[in-house]
Amino acid sequence: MGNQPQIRTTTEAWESLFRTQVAVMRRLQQLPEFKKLAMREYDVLFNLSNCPTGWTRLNELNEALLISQPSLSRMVERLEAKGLVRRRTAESDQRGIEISLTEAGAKLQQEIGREHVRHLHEMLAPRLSEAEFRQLHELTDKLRTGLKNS
Amino acid sequence: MGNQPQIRTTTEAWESLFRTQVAVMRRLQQLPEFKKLAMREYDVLFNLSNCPTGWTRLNELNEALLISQPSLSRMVERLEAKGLVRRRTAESDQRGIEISLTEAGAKLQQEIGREHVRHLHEMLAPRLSEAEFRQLHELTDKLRTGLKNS
DNA sequence: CCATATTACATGCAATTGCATCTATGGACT
DNA sequence: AGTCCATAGATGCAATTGCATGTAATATGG
Repeated sequence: MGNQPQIRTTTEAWESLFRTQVAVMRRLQQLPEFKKLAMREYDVLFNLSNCPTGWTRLNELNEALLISQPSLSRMVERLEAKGLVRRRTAESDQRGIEISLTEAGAKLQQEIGREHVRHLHEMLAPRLSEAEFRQLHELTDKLRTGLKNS
Repeated sequence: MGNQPQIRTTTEAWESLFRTQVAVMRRLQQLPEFKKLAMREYDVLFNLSNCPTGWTRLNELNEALLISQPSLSRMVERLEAKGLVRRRTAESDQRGIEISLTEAGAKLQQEIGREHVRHLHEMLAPRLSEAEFRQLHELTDKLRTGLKNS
């Protein structure tokens, strides 16, 4: 397998990845779809829409986001008040709560998602080739899944 | 050159990159070096430390960060109050202000930076080979620099 | 089975953030 | 120069966030 990477190599690769993420995010945030709902809130709806059973535990959801547990707790509260999300206590563990999209939430997610995907593609597609995007996908997948067990 | 990439390819690559960034950030945020200074504040010091002249315009700095202009304005105010940063009005443009690290700020940046780099390397190095990190670096660089002109 | 530790989420409260707006300077056009 | 528009940052204020902590439920160890 490959050699043990140098410190400079790993940190500079991370730096580049991070700055790229910032650059893309800055552009995305300004787009009209995120005036309907803040990006962080959309991200919650998106995560919920990806869950196979439809219901997700709060702590599980929290792991996919950069906000603190109390912040998520209150964000879910607000999303519930807006009618985009539902909650129930988990059957298997009375401490836990599970969350799912309401119909309105699913609809809004799809609506924003469609525009988001279109803008994302417009922004990114001209920069790399199909093969390069696939390569990027593979590398970041490998990096992320490697992290899970640590 | 490469083919025009498919929508799925670009968006899934982005999704993977983004989730990877979240996963790494979550781990980084908990490390002891970021109890001295919040990560967002460290990022400001880091950006200042990278500037060749030592002085950076506030709006320029803002472009490298995900926070809003008023937030940055106040963050700089706080960093100044802590003695980590200095400001002056720009000579060429009386509206603008320029910022630089104080000695204490430079020292703290280096101190946190050292630990940060070490932890980052420990976290990432085992996941990819030297060649793969270089590839990742190239791809994200290409993606980011392509964005600048749009 | 009881005491204790741990986990999941909620809540009080202070700090940070963003939005809208304000002030001041600079630039452009006549 | 004078008017108008754009840009750089600052500020009022409400909303969001995080930290510390609280409550309730579950796991663990004797």
